[in-house]
This record gives sequence, structure tokens and C-alpha cells, in this order.
Amino acid sequence: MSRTPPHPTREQIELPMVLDCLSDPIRLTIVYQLAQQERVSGELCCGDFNGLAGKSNLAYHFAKLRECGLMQTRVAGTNRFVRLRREDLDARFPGLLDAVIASAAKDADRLRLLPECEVVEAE
Amino acid sequence: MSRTPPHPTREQIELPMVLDCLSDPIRLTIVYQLAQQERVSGELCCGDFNGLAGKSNLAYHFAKLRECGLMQTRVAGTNRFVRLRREDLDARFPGLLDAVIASAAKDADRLRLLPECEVVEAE
DNA sequence: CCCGATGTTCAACGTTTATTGAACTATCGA
DNA sequence: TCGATAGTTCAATAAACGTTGAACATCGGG
Repeated sequence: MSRTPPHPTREQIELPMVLDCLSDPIRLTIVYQLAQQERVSGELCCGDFNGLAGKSNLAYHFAKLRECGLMQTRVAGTNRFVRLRREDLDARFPGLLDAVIASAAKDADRLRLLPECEVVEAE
Repeated sequence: MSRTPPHPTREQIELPMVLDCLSDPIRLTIVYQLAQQERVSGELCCGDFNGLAGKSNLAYHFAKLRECGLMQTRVAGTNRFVRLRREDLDARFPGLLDAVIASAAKDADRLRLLPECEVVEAE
């Protein structure tokens, strides 16, 4: 569990898998928030997403994002840091990631991927 | 069965649904071939895709593509013509469709969405 | 008016998916 | 060394998905 998990090579990244990965609201939110972070460190810790779902569910989504080549995991002590594989994705599918992120930003309210995600409970 | 089936309005088109729709190889192929057709009539007849899958299976994929807002169906006699909802998609998600199509074109051989799709049968 | 062609609808099926909680592993700090 | 923390793995479940074939509806041409 301590070693860095396997990632696909750049050439192994497949378009349908990437699109399928991005089609899930939780994963799209993760990607979107990682994209926001690109201007800073580019990295976020797994725990930073704990608000989105339960921990085991998040681990499932992280694995999918990693296996399809969308993001990269770095192990640091008891933490794991994730980041977008921006260079590989831009090389494989130029403009795709930016278009998806821009589209997500446009619909941020609709997708509920805003910083503060208030869940309104109707009775 | 004769009347034009329901389509979502432009504003009803949702990003995750569009991405999910595009993540299926058969649907991606349909979209890709419709995009090729944009320089000509922009339309193709349902039957033009009969090589991709069985007819009932195609009807299923057509329905998904229509319901997510990716394409439009026009009834003409006993035929049905489909086309990309280019304007609506570009308005909703600028650059997305083009990026996806360009990515698909880049991987056309890998995705087997070339005009002649030879299926190599290993014993 | 029927026949053939075009496509859809329906029920059935096996597979994949997302989600959960419990158990587990690994690391850091006191 | 012990305990708390971070995150993964596993088994179980329910829902959604893609594929199939048979039945159906509609239109155009003889």
C-alpha cells in the first residue's frame, strides 16, 4: 500500500476511457478542482476531497482517474497527493482538457462543483 | 412512431450526459462520422450506420445521442436523418465538440472508426 | 391494397458501475 | 511502543448499461 500505484503511459491513454471518467459528476468535480489548483502547487491531497463523498468511495474514483490517465498520484508519508497529467493529456488530446474544464466552469452552479457545496435538504 | 421524437432544449443539455454519451465507441463513431459530413449535407440516414451494429442496438444509441442533445433527428418518409446539434453544442460548451472530434480523428485507427472497418478475426 | 423496407419498442439477459461499511495497512508523533 | 490519522482493499448490493431478437408501426411503390 505504500508504493506508488501503477499509471498508464502517455500512449496508453484512451479517449473513450477519459471521456467516461469525466462523465461522472464526482470525478468531474475532482478534475475541476485540480485544474483550479494548477496555478498554485498543482497538487491536492486526497483528504481535500472528503466533502464530496465517503473515503472508500473517493478511493474508488481516484483509482479510476488514475487508471484512465487523467491524474497522477504521489505518495508522501501518510498522505497522497494527486495532480492532473496536464502534459500527457494535452499531448494526446490537444484542447480537450481545457474545453472540458471551461465547460464545467460555465456550468459550475449546475454541477454543484463550487467551493462551498451547500446541500439543500427538502423534507 | 412517425412524429419527430423529443429533443432537449439547448439549455437542458448537460455536460456529464454529453461526455457519457461520447464515451461509448459506437456513439463516438456516429458523432465522428456526422462531423465528417458537416462539410456536405451535414446529415446522414440511420441506415448509413448499419455496419456499426444491429439495427435495434443502433436505435438505442441514437436515442441516447438524441436525449443528451448531441444530435437531432428529422423524419422523412420511411427514413430518418440525423445531424449534429453543432450550434447548440458550441453555444453551451465552446470548443468541446471540436476537441473531441479532433481527438477522435487522431486516434481513428485505434478507435476503428475509419470508413472501412475491417474486423480481423483471430482463431 | 398489400409488400418490402426502414426504424422503433419491448422484454430479456449478462455485465459493469457506483456506493456502502468493515477490515486492513502504513506512517507519523507523543 | 502506542494511538491516531490517511487512505486502500474487499465483499455486498442495487441500479444502470449495452446487446440481442422478436414484434410492431409507418411509409412508398407495384
